Amino acid sequence: MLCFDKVGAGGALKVLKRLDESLLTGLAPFRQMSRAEIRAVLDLAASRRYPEGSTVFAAGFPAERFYLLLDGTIRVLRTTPEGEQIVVLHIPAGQLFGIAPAIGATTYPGTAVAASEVIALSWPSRLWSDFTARYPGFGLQAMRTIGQRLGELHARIADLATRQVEQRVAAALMQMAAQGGRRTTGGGIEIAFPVTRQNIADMTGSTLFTVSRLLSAWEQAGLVASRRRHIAVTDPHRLMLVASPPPA
Amino acid sequence: MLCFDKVGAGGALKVLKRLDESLLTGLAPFRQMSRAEIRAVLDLAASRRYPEGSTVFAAGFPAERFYLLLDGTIRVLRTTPEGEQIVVLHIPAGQLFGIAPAIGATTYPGTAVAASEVIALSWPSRLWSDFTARYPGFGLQAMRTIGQRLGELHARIADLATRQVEQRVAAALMQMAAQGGRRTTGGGIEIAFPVTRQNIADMTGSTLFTVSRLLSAWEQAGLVASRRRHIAVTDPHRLMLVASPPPA
DNA sequence: CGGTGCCTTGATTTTCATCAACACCTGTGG
DNA sequence: CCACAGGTGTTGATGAAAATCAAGGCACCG
Repeated sequence: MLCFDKVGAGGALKVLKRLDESLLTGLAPFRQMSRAEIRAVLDLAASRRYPEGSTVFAAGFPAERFYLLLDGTIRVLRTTPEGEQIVVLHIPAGQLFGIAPAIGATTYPGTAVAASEVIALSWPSRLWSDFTARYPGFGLQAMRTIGQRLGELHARIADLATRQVEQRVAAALMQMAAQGGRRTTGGGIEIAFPVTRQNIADMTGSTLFTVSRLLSAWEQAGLVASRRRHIAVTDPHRLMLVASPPPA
Repeated sequence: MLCFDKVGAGGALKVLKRLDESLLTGLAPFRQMSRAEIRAVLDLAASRRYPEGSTVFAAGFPAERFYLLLDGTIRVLRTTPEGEQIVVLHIPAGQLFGIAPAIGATTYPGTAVAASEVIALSWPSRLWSDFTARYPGFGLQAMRTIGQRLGELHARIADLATRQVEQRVAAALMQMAAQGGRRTTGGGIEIAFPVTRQNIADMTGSTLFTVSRLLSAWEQAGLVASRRRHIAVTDPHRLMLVASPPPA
């Protein structure tokens, strides 16, 4: 947990106290900035808390702001014309998101919801060009982030197209564990945000039922442990073998 | 077909004659450039012909050049660790591709092969930063292209995750027809580059056999017509209904 | 303590991959 | 000119994977 002054629940309030520069110093997009520059950037930022399950921005709406995730996890959704929703990706703390302005878009291409309680900074989109012009490292890192997400999407497509459900679910668990995971006693990794079977189904293009069966089987076999809405990978090595079986 | 001097088959030769400025004037990334600027850019470009099926660049290799597709269609592939290959997307004439430098990557994330005979310009990657710095419209359009591809990838993922094979194949045909299609007599659209059933299977995460069955059925029903390696959509409207059935 | 959201398990059905066998087109080299 | 080989496309039979349907249990919250 970051040290942070919580603001009143649900309000779109800026924090009253000045944000501390140390919040940003370690983060990739700001690594090349001086303390004074970070101060300037912070003074332009709005800070806000989003309760679990709330929507930060919705697909198709004007991209008025771009965001930096300080704490928590963001789930990016996309809704098909038929109304089914699928989870496109998860964003871990420290990354920029909602960066439509970077790709010349004026509306958000996806919906961002808080997978856990979330704290995020945001800036008006018109500042994007200022930021990239003034701080070269910022634009570069933003591009890197986009490149990385492109790579993830390619990998997801390859997964969906070639692997079976069992492998996809295992891979999804491993990815969540790797991204937002806490070590537990005994070499296991606990996923840091709440996940339901339905969520996993939405990630893997599967169903609630199938995911439930797989998790039950894996729990029997000692690969995972799950409580209501929480999953821990107790044997990452063996689960990895399920996700991508050795070619032999 | 563009008016163009063909170079000797298979050689990595630059064309001897100067390239004409009109080649680029209509294309999005160059639209804001003056004739003199386009001249300067062209003089730095290498032009080359790639025979059908040849590889322009391969995934994982150093991204030494970036490309502009003048004529033909590029198929972007990705190979899974298990060795299966899937078609990630198609790129139509007029677009930039291999733009790893734009996202701060030093190796190509995917493999580009010529789906039909292809003519492309290319520049060394180190010129990327020059181009974007000197010609603001160029960088912006490149970002737009990336944004658009992100959108396509999202859509592909949603498709793979929620639709059945029949709908995916229909959607793939529609997309190819829309992107690189020639009107035929009678309201039909012919896909402009050679496609095999296996190609379509690789796009949709399906199999040769299933695709063959679907195409046979659609041909019976008068939705498509196919010769060896060539497919025409004869009834786009009805095929669209197969791709995304009305919610009712 | 009742209700809602989350999870489980079994039975049944659908979809689609897999396997097998063959027909066809196209270019090549005798 | 013909034979043939390799890439391409078809079709049927079979089986496995996973969705769907049905019914109920369990945790958490007011």
